[in-house]
Amino acid sequence: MPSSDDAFRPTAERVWEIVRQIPRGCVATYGEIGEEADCNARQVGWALRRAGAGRRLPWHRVVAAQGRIALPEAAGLEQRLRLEQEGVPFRGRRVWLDQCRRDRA
DNA sequence: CCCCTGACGTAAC
DNA sequence: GGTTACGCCAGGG
Repeated sequence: MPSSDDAFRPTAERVWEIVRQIPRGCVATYGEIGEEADCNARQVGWALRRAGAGRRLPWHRVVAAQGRIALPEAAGLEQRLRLEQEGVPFRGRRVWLDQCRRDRA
């Protein structure tokens, strides 16, 4: 049988793996993760929502394009607090990507 | 099978 | 810089 990883690895697992590797104090965007995981940005959000808490992923380090918080107010506030706790700089409602972007050269 | 919704992104206004 | 529109793909009714 084709024990190919991809066959048994839904896009979600690839996304989780990538998110897991985001260093503390840094962030990545859905779009970027999607490019690395080879899937649409929406699927990244879908995968994260599906992950839940048991997966122990730094979900709060994933933000929308332009550093915007994509989650609704309640969860969005929690995400922001967590990020600030890690020293992630904010500029108004957005994360300062140039300062904390994971892939920032 | 059709339609709506969603943790997105980009372009246009 | 905020809002609208559309494309995108997966789930749920």
